[in-house]
Amino acid sequence: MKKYNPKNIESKWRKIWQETGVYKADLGSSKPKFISMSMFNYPSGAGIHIGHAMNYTISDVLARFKRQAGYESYHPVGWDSFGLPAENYAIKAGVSPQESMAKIIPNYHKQYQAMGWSNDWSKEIATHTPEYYKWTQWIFSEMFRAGLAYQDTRLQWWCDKCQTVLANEQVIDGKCWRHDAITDPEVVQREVKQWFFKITDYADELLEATDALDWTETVKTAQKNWIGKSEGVLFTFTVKDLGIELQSYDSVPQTFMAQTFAVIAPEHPMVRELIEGTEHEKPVLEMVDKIRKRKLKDKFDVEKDIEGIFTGRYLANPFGTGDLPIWIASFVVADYGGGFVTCSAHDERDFAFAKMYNIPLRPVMFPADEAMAKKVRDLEVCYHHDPEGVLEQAPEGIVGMKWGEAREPIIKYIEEHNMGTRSVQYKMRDWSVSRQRYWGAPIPIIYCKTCGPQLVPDADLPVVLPELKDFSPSGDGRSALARAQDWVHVKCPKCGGEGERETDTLDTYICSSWYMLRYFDPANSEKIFDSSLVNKWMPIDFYNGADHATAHMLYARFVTRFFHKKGLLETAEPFKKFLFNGKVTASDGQMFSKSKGNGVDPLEIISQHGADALRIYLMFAAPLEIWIRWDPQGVPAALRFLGRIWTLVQEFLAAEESPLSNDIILRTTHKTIKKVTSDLGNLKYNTAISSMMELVNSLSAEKTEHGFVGSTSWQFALESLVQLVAPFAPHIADELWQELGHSDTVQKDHWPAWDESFVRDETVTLVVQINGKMRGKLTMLQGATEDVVKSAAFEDEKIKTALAGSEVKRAIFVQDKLLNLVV
RNA sequence: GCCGGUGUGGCGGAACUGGCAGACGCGCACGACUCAAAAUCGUGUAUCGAAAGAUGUGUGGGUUCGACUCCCACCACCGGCACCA
Repeated sequence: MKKYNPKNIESKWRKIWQETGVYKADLGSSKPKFISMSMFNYPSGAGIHIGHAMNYTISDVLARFKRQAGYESYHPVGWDSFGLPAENYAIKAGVSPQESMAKIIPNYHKQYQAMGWSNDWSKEIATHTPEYYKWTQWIFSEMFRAGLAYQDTRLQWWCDKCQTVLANEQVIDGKCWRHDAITDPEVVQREVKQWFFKITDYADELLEATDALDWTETVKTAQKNWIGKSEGVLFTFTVKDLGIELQSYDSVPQTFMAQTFAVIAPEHPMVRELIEGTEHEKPVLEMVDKIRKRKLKDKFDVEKDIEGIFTGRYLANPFGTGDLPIWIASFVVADYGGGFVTCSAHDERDFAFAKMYNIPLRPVMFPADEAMAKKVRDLEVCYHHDPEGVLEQAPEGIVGMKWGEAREPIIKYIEEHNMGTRSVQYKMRDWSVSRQRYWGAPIPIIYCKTCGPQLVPDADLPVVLPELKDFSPSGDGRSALARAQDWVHVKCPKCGGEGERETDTLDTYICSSWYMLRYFDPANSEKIFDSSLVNKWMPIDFYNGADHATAHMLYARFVTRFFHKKGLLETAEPFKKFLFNGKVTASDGQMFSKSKGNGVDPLEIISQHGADALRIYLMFAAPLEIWIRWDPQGVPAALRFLGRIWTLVQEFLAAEESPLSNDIILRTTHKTIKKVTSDLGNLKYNTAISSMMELVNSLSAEKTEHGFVGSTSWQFALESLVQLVAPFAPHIADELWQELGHSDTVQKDHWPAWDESFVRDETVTLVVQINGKMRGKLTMLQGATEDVVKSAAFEDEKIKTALAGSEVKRAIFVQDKLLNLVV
């Protein structure tokens, strides 16, 4: 008997697949299309890790399943090759990023192939190639032309180690997402002139469309929170003696008559005007400086760092409740709701601030509980956001209403009396897209002293990233490109005068916001893609990853919507189904890391047990959305399972012909086909595998008991098993498929069909309960009526003794399932 | 704090629209093969109990003939957001 040797088999089939091009997708095929992909990879010197093995196997299994089931299945591959990891690696290795990429990527090719992933290598893309980033730049130009790209000086998070600004979502717990070790510095804020994409223009429609998405629920909620839509009222106030108008936003307008003071952000541009020439000017400016300095240094702590100062100015209060003193306050968010807020006793922060500086408060809403109400009245506690709270001070007709029901009437009142207007605010900010780094797509802008910033004409794209010797940041906050004087100095495309190129490069999130579209037309040099081709293949049927729930996924949706509006795409949403899958941690639950030295190298596992076993283990360990802990016993166990299939096939092939048919194994096989097919469709890989294990168990038992009775039945059972296991363990599948007498590959158009008549059993096991407790089982013909089952139950010895002569008052009967006797 | 999710044997996890809790795998125990071991194969394995039986899906209540599943309250853990008025 031939021994199962994964190593030989796997390398043999890898070669054959490569030579025959089975995984090459024909984008013009008339078959139904299916595209399954995982978030593409950052190539770094480290190669693939177990997390990659997890992610890409998930989409590979689905791609393979669909390919076998008759779809034109496309499992694309590409590289997110711009960005800091690559640049840092290049700096460390002492070669240019271009050169190191040329070395690293082919390495990944081997590793991807070793995993047995069915990628279509003929359509491979990499974001750092001029052929690709030409279109990344073009997207910037299109955004610019559409008025969605603009420049602004803002306080930005800055990472000293990266020497670049970071987007909000790249700051995690006060540290850079790339440098979050204990020894790494916290990010600081800096004033930087930046390019932004106006994603906030799309906030509402992105939010609206979220609910309908077939995505992992946590990601949908994360996106909704990120967008952070809030509805309320925008009040307009006038500053006394100055006549300046200021607007403040309130999402809880019910308690507007409780307002007793106002706070303004230290960063607010109006601060200077408020205090100019007054006695308050000096102390206020000192406070502003103090607060801003602290914000630059540390992450702001709301609890500890509340402070402020009176500006000397008042708002003329239009509600008839008195003027409101304006204070500078550290806790006001500068870029939300205008950075100016009116405050009341019913907000915790306002309350704390007022207590600290002895600012008068006036509660207007009270709980039903008398003791509590007194505490609120005496300003001992801050009472807020309780729908049951009763308003004591409110416009006529609303007094006495509960906070929970007063909202609409109050807003109407406010609008009718021209005190304010309905308004919607979002937490989401515009997307900061410029980075002061070398290794990215240059922003296609030329600054001209006379014409201002000008787009590089489309005909001149791509703006090729010049090859440099020293590509570390210039040190003055600009990228290394600032040193490339020949490259920087160009003519203005409009007037032909002296011009200078933008030295910032584009955030790599732009590269990754549209790459899925390029997969369908990777070589197009005329257009970003051919719409007719892309429309046939979009949206992406399946997408998965274990990171980037907000940023990347939101940006990809934004850019897709932008293209949709431009008429380039029929679909407005890029990803039809998105699975936010779990990660793999060490057996002790700790994250794998190089410094801990607890890593598991997929390539090492492969050389020991084979890729098929690794794939089976990863897909079997738990449901895909759950984090798994690496189990050293897991891969050997998977290998054992594959070995049992191998042995069954070898023994069957060596056995003598038997003309009979074998109903038992046919039934089990058909049931398994049905179960695995539906589990794969529902992404329940772990139960799909367990039902194949059950099939193997019962086939083995049948073999031990009766031998290989019924050759055609056995042939069918084993062929089906091989087809079912193929998405998970493609190498052994093709090998056994061939041994079972086929000359083609199992990978394409070979998915077994089940026959429903074999799935349905003639007899069923009915459960007999007494008062809901299981007391016996009956084997009955399918469809037996209540009367038949009842009389059989009363004949049953166990039931008889359990009943012990007591009277049956009621019987509940569920066809083919159970009989419950109530006594 | 807010939002979302999850709690089932020694462990990872099964259980369709409420109907045999613990599939499948790991581990463990015993057995077969072997001089022996590994590998492989077989049997057993929720808890208490000698057994009949009883108890069991985070905790406490509820609905129901019947609850891991539905409802209410609470606890624990995980993830996201967190000065957003």
